[in-house]
Amino acid sequence: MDAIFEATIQVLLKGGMQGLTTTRVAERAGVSVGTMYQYFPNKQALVYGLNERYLDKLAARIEATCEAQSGAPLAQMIDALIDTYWKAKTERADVTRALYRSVAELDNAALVHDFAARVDRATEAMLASASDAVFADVTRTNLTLAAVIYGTVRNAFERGLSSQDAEALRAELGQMCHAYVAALGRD
Amino acid sequence: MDAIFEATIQVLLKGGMQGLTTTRVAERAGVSVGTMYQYFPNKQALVYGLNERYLDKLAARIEATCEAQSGAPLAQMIDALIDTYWKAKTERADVTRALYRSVAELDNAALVHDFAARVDRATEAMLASASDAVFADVTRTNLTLAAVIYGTVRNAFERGLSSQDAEALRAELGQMCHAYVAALGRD
DNA sequence: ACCTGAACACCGTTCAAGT
DNA sequence: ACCTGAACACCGTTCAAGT
Repeated sequence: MDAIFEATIQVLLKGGMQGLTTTRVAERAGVSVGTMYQYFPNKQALVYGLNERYLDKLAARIEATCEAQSGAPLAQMIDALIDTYWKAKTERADVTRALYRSVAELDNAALVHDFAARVDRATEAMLASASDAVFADVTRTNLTLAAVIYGTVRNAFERGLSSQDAEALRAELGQMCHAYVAALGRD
Repeated sequence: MDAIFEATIQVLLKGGMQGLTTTRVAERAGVSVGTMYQYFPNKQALVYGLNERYLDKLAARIEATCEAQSGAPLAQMIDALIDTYWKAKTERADVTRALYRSVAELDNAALVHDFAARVDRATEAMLASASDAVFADVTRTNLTLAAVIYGTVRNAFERGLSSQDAEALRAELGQMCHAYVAALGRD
């Protein structure tokens, strides 16, 4: 089953969604199509499972960051969160891109919802533990930071920025988040 | 040709990418498959053209907002930009969703690049004309605001937030952008 | 000239036959 | 019990035949 997932990524990287055929994945994984259909009832389930596995790993990384930052100063937490998400998405940019494309074809509402709920829980707990801040509405602030950070990273990714532009944007994103939480206290 | 695009949207809304077949689009548009292949050399070109048309309209709306806001105060510009983009994406949420999914299958780098270049030009000119602000690096600030706003709207969209949560996030996004540009002046 | 839609190639999925 | 891969249905694309 892990061999099938690995084969799927390889085939995706080679030919994109267009070139992702069950025959090719089975061949690459070293099993027959029939066997593959015992693990996954159809091609969609295969792609769904692959994205599920990816999001699970990503959520685990974010949770680890949140635990490591528990009780830290707010600004440091934000930088750590941006750093973790940014790194996870860019360290294998080709895989990230292939998965973004593959998941779009699916009815992915449940996938996105579960991932968001899990990750939001972790980041909200982290924010609530900040040593130097209290929030009037931590849920709202958490949702805002999450949507802005994840959304911006994705947008940066889609634009295909040069690494200097990407670095600059990443720094500005940090500045913006810091300015936002600083302004919250003054309302 | 416009009839074919309209038919494509209808078919997409009904059955998603899964249900988008050339036969169905042709049938719905009232032409034969053969005729459709005279307008579009293949299915990809059809989906590409549809997204191109959509992004063209969206860019035109953003340009119109930028021109209308020329010389206005900075905070008002930002609110107008968020408003235009947010409205454009949410007024036909089902169409937006269908197009997000359809474009993901394509090699869309050129599409995204052209759209970004055109829209960034308009917003940068707007920002440079602000009556109450001067920027040390207007290009960098513009890229940051663009990536954050478009990225956040998309993320909000994918999360399928309730309309109250979406409204709250939209307000916070405005606050965050305001705090960011205010902090720029103090560096 | 232009349109049509049957025909072809290819891919997702199944299931009879093999071990 | 489990695996295999030929066979079937369906979809993208073409092009001979029709107007």
